[in-house]
Amino acid sequence: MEMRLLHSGDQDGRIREVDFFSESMHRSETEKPDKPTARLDSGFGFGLRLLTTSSSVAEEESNDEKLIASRRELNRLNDENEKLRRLLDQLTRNYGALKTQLMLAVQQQQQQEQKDERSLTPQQFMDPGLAGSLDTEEPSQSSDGGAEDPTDATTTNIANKSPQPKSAPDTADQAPSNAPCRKVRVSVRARSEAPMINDGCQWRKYGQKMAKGNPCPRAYYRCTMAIGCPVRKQVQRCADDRTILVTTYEGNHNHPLPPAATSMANTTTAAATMLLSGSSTSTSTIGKETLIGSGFYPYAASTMATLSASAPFPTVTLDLTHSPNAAPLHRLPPPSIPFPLPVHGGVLPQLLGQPVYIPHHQKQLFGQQRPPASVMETVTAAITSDPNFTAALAAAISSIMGGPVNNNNSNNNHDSSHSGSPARPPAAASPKLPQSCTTFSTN
DNA sequence: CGGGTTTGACCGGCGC
DNA sequence: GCGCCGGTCAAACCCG
Repeated sequence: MEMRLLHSGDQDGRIREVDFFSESMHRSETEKPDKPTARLDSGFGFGLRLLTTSSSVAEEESNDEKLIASRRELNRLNDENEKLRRLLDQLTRNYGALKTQLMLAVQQQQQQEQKDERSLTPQQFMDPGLAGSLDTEEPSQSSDGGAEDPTDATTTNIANKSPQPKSAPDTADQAPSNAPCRKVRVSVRARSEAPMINDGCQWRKYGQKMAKGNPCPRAYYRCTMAIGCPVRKQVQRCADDRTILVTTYEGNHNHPLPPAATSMANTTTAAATMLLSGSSTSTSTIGKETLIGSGFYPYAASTMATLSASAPFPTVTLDLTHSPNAAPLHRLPPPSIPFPLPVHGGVLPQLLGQPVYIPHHQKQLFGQQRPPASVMETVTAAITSDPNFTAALAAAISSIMGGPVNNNNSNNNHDSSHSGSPARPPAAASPKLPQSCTTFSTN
């Protein structure tokens, strides 16, 4: 899968940049005045002599030396280019292996949990719930018993009781004591001035509370993309830095998600899966290499995911406040693909990329309820269309090679989201941000 | 008028 | 048992 990501990238992106770079290096040598070596590439010897008939022998020799040097440099760059290609292939293979392992692990864990749960109670599906995890394409998760994600069950439980809040006991009472330990929340920290990040889903606010220790109120939202969807989220600004918006998701969607939400879901699921399966300590952290290596979210190049078990239930936190916003790359985003939150344009909107405002051709895809196999492809398309992907890829390669990242993608522009990012879309994208996602529907 | 938001009330968990 | 606090409900309100 990653291969496709990277492959897409090298069609018009990175590899070509390297090649272009070598050419430009080449050209830089040839652009010196009085050295008409535009011909040096093809038939340099002859051209050189022709054009230097009036030059001294010393000048000729000097030109030859420079020519040799430039050719050497060209060869070196070509070698480097080849190395990068091989590295890319290696990354792709590693990703494939990782993905396979992850899938197997998830399936095994899932089967084990199903056994455990059946031995406890037939109604008990309690499991870590993630906002739109991998079961996105399985609306009937509660009955199929073969949910793709270990996190499915929680939401099933919530789904069972959510439409009828007063009937909670039929499931809650049967919940074993260990259930809360496997209920997971996914918290996303991102810089945004918008009251709520646009994550591709449709939400309805059902409450607001002042939380202790934070002057900013906490808002409660419920997913309204499908009747009875159990997913809820809390939105609250960070007390320390009010530009940071903390969005906490809980539960699984019982309906297909648009790509925007799916990409996010895959990331959170990946992070949660890794964190939950990895460590028994109270807090664990996975870094960008893990996320990138898994291919779940290349934007995570500057993202840290942490798992905190100090809360009543584990909370996976994706900290996107250090995202490589506005990486100094030369590629410009496709103008036809506006970014979400055009006015506020925080980090996460860029992270979520284009799918939030779905291009017209993709809106049609939405209506067709794309098959599960295409989810990652959708994410892939979103990723590869974003300029930051290249930066993330560079960071990934750099992290593996142990070399420095040369493109400044790690710690810059926390606030560039509202300081005129070049990726800013036309303001006509949507006049009302939180509702913008309602312009498309899977139903 | 329908759908979304606001906001005070209510409920349950938890610590003292 | 009591109070605090987080989460949810639902009536009132707002808006297109």
